[in-house]
Amino acid sequence: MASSRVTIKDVAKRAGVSIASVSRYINKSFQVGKNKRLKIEEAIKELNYRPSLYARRLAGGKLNTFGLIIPGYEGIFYSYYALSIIREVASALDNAGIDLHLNIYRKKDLFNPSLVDGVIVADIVSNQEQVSRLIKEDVPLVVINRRVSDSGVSFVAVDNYKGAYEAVEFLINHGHKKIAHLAGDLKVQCAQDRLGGYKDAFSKNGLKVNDKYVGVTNFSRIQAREELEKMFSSKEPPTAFFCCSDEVASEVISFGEENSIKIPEKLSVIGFDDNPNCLHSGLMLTTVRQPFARMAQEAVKILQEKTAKETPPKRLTLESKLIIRDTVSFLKK
Amino acid sequence: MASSRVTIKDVAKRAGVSIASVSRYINKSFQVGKNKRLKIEEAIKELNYRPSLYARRLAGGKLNTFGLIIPGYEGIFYSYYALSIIREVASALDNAGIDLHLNIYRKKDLFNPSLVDGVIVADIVSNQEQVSRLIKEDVPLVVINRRVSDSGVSFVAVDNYKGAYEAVEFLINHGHKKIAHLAGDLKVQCAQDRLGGYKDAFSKNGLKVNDKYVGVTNFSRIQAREELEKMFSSKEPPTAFFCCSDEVASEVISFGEENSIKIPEKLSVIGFDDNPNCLHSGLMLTTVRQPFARMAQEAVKILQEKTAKETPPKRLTLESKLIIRDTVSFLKK
DNA sequence: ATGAAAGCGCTAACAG
DNA sequence: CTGTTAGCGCTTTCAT
Repeated sequence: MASSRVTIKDVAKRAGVSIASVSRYINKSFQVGKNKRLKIEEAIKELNYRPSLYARRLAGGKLNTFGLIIPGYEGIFYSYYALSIIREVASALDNAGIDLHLNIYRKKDLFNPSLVDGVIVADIVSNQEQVSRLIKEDVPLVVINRRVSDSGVSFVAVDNYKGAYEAVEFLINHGHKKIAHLAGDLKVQCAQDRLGGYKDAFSKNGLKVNDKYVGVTNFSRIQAREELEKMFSSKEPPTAFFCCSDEVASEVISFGEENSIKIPEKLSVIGFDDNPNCLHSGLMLTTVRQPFARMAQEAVKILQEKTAKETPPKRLTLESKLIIRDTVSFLKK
Repeated sequence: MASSRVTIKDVAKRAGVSIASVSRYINKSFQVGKNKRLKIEEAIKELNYRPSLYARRLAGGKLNTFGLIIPGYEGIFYSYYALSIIREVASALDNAGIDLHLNIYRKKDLFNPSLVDGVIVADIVSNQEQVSRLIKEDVPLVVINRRVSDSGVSFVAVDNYKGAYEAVEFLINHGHKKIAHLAGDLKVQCAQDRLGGYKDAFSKNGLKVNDKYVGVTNFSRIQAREELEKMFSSKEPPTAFFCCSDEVASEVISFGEENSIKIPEKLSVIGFDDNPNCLHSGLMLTTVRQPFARMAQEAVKILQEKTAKETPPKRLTLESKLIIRDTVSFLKK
């Protein structure tokens, strides 16, 4: 019995009611008389009926599915950040009883939103095109981890600026002056913000930023290594590093180990993410933790409201948290 | 201009043709005369038209979306195996220009397949209920990594038995006799198969299986540790380990390091998966590599055929490959 | 509380 | 090659 063929009509016939009643029962069961209700329930069970969601949607109903759009750059499935977003959004949706349509796009064709009720866009690298198109099409939309300039768009972001500021100030308070920053890809807003926080922590503490201490990476170890070698071949190598990710921080630690630079005695390190994969090495990394789970939950909540009824845009910035562990020490003169 | 409201009608009007022609153009553009074609193209671009996929589906068309169903057990997003499946299926679908509806279910409600053209089910833990229901509903279906007994169901699996057999025989050929196996959760077929391969490698080489050398885990480090401690507190600890995953193998290596058991001199280790995350420690792990990418590609291909037309079930078993690196040595008497 | 009926946007005959 | 038209399965008025 191919019950995919079972329609609301079959249920109605079996239950001896009209299809309208069945529809009502499914969507808000209390509006149907009790005896009919029981009959409908029975019919549904016996026939193994499941509503056709696309038919429902066509008739104005909901698909109960949200899209998550993530730019599909190389290595995305090895990126702790991207995986965290996917994981937490999937989990938040699961709790809300909503399905996930995952769009990891590499192709140029933009995501067709007709299969979802709303869309969450993660800013990993810039994806302005997708966002503009979705706005134009009036698709309920929330952007994650990017403060969108268009004030009509909702977002949930992390205060990367402040997170960076606090981390660097923490290093300054430990007596460090030669603090390097291994930044992430500056096309990404969070990388810019962290760089901003780094710079401001300097100036607000009466220090000057030295461009030689700023290296730009794509959040990966390989480029971090290049920058490290540059910095440590200079006359005055840094005594501390603030890194754009825990992975990059791991690379700093590896570099230190290979070159017999004791951490934290000779070199302090702070990462970003609180990535459990980077905890292994025995050294517990001091790092800035991002509230991925809450970010996802808030995004889902906002999107639910948006899909329920017209809602003014919500723009949320969450706090990160400095997790103090073992890789920062006072600078010894 | 909320172009989500733009329908095929609008395009037809703008282009001065019938909606049927527009539909034809979209689905098989060559069946439309050239001047009309150009007009339609123009209209589509100007109006920013995108077809409504659910309406298309209702009318008998395709959604161009496949579902991937994965049981949502705790820690799934930290499982290399699960992530590999997701990654490779996502990638194969991307190449095929098909969208991914990811269903990681924890709730009891079964996945409603009406939003997809076909479904890939990954066997991580047993999920017979989902599969039976989908079969009953006649949903195009491919199971990944499990040889389904129902001969009407297509699957793409890995020859776990053989992979295990070869690994253990490799150890035997290196003079090992006290070979332990840290098995995975035996509810999962691949764990059973690997255990089978382990046992048969013994008997076919004239050796006897000693149950004390078989420990069952849930593929995780914690349970591996327990089994390790048991085995190494016995009179005759193993000289070699064949593990159900690289993670478990990593735990064996950690255990060795902590207890000053040199690897591979005093203890040989083989893992399963070829998980790059387990390569760090300086020691290059000898392991059995699974063809995840090919598995996903084949699954997608089969499903595409199935959704195109009625197709006899395809049942594919792919070979794994022993990757010989540094963690196995000849047993010294 | 309930049923009849009008679409939702599209595809696939069918007729020309 | 092209247009007309009948549904696909469901939700939602509108009557009753």
